[in-house]
Amino acid sequence: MAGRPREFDRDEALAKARDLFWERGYEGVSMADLVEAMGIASARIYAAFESKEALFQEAVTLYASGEGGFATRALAEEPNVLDAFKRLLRDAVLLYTRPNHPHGCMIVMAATNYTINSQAVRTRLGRYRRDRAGSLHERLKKASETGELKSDADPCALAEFYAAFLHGLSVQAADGVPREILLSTLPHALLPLKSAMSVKADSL
Amino acid sequence: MAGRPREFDRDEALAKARDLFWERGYEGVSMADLVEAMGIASARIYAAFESKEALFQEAVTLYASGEGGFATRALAEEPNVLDAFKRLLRDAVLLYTRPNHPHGCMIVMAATNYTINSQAVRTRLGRYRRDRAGSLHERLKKASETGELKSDADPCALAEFYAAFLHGLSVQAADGVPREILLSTLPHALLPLKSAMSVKADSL
DNA sequence: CACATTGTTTGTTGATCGACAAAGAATTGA
DNA sequence: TCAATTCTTTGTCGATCAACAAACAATGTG
Repeated sequence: MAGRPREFDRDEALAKARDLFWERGYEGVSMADLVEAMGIASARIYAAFESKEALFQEAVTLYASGEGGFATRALAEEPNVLDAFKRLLRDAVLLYTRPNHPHGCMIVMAATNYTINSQAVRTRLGRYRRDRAGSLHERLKKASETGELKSDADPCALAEFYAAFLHGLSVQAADGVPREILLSTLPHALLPLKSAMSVKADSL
Repeated sequence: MAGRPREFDRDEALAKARDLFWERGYEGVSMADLVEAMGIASARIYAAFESKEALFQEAVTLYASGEGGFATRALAEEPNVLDAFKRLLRDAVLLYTRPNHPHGCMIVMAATNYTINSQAVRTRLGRYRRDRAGSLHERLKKASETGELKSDADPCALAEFYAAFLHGLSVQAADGVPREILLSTLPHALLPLKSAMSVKADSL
């Protein structure tokens, strides 16, 4: 085994690629852009990451398990539904408007345009988004079963409402809407959940 | 003057270009794709539309003054704020999930990815989106002044909430969320406006 | 008719795309 | 020391990108 040791930091290079993809999307970033941003020749990128698409996939995974995991974390860690959604939405706004970082959500923004070659990428990101909607749905179904929600509440409609709003926040942030303004929309966004909650849980 | 008459229908060709851009975005459509979809050679496209970017711009204008103008129409034609927003959201869902058409909003989806060459396109679409948020804001400010809204309501936050939700609907629709499910989210989405309305206007 | 004007056809341009081949350099194990 | 292995350097590949040039065809006007 052995062989010549790699001269660059793979994780560091991957993070740079993630930031570039985050900012400009999959097709918006060329290999030449990656060469410049990562600071290594294209043949080295191919040796370390196999292809542009595989590199993008790794970058998305890095994002999803890091910054992008705020939703999963909020849903898993907050016992109260309302607290979970409050935190989730707030964290979303903070992430999407973080200074000195690309605005918006990488998974929402990185592949809406798509040529024939990037259909696979687009499809995969769509699955990520549907998964997120699915985890919102799961949490709300659980809330319905445990009595946190009123018996006539519709977890599916609520989940899709929040998924839509969350994805819309990303578009707004990418368009430069300031953090404070997006934060000011959150009390409105929480109304549907609040009004679907049973009085008992609400008064806890 | 005079000269040889054009053999193809310009409006028809433009509509086909719009549909293709709507489905795959600006960068997702190549001149070769346009040649195939419009059924005319590239030199004829350049003669009639000047450039790919100018063609795209015309396609967006066509969209905005046609299908995409639902928001403007609803806000202008419905005297009651609540009716206006009800109709606006409903029309959005219907348009974004229209069978045998590209799903989602052309202006939201057509340029989130962007290379260095398409920055101008992206910027222009961003302006369109901000204009839409602006017209929501205008209508809500008017509602605030005429007493339709409670005196402590915040038109800006409300407008940004609805802009975000609207843009999120587009992402959901593009991901294939069915029409009926998106429609089922609308009662939830209307809650913030309803609760910001003064009781007097609410009971009309 | 001749001429100006405009549309169409055909073929091609230079740039850029993602991807790799070949050769040299640095490491470990035998 | 010398293979075996892995990374780095350099150069380039064919495909595709948007865009156009030149020659030809069809119309209206004088």
